[in-house]
Amino acid sequence: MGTMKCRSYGQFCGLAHALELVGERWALLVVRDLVLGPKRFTDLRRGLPRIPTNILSVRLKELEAGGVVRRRLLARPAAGVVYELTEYGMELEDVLLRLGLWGAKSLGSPLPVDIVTTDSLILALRATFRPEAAGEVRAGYELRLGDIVVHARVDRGCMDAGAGPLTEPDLVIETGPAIRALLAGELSPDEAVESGSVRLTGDPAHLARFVEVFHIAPAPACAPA
Amino acid sequence: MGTMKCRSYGQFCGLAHALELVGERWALLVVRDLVLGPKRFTDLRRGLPRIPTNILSVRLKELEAGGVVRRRLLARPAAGVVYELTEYGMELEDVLLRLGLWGAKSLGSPLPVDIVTTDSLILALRATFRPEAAGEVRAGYELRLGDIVVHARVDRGCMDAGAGPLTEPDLVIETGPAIRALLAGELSPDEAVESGSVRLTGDPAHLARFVEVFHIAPAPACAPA
DNA sequence: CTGGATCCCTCACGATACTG
DNA sequence: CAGTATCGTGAGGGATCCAG
Repeated sequence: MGTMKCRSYGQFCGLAHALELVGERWALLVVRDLVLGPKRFTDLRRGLPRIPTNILSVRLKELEAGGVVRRRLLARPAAGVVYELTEYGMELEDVLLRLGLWGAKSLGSPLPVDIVTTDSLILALRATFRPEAAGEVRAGYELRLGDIVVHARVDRGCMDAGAGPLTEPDLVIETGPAIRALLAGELSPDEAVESGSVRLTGDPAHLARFVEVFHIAPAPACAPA
Repeated sequence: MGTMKCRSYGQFCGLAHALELVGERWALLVVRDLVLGPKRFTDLRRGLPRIPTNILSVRLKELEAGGVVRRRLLARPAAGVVYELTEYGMELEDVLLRLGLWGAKSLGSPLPVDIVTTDSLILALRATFRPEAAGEVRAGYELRLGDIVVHARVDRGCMDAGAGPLTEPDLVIETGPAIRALLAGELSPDEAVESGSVRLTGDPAHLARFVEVFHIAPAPACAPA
């Protein structure tokens, strides 16, 4: 008798429906990792180490049923299965980046358990990129956090971020969680370099431009825990 | 022993953190209702009839701890408590509207249990409004769904939506769930009126402009359940 | 009446182990 | 490699109760 039919929010509302599609725990993080391209089950696991495999399995089915994700069988060689976003799912990218940017404003220090993944870092570069601040900038940056290496090529208002190193980067930025404070303007480039929380290879002047182009606006005077 | 520390996603990532702040079940719907202004506990219950009161209580505490919501004591008269978004919480409006618009694209027919609330309808008007399509339009619309009555005043690129009727509206639109198909272009204004799923008071020509100005882009060829 | 707190039940989540 | 099976726990859900 507690057996109410379903887990619907009971509202005829776009937002409520969106949350039924991608609002379950882990769902949006799965979408996040698929924004950068099709992935295998195991790749998804690698990007989300704390997701139980059964939950990943269920989420993928739900997302597929919701028209957000498509399951595709790979042809030989390298046979297998990949999951990819549908066109409809792709349309979440913008929302996802904005939500991530919003969350980044109040992101504190990472717990020891927290990891950074290549995908999340690439998405962070996309989310923080400000075309209007990239006026005449043309530069290639290589970013290293722990053993994660990604790169960003800025060409005026266009930016392209990807995994791996860059040949002939203008600047190599080797850092850690301090990257967030740096992008948020809570840590000046000079301070960052002096304190050793950021190490550079290349002209340090590029770093000033980097933090202009990739930016996290400060959160408006709220002190979360 | 099963007592793993917390419900963290274990990622140092803006999106993961955002989901820890507002990703729990019901949380974003609570934020939705607060976007339109401070509300009492009971007002929130009315807007979210299916939320258990203990969950609402917990969510409000969590949102408060996360710096998204602020609890404020009302002065006399009408003493009591209201919950309101912080500045940081307000910044979610844009994401919320976009996510709602995305969800609206694949919104099917309402289940018998589904309700529409005044707030969600006002937010839907905000989300679907296209300033660029409102070029020279100046009009006042009154929208009635069941016993819900809201209005929208369009003045060139500006729009203001609110609860209740309008004095001297250019058009009164009385309808039901068909409003979604109408805004999505799946139902033409003429069809809607002919089939009786929409009733008008005022010049029917206004309806054509209405569906231009308030619009849900079609979902890209995906057939969800 | 508002503004919750409390109880209890159930199911979804999460950890682990196991299979095609 | 790509998931399914199993099973314990705790969050969600519904009803009721209580204080101001």
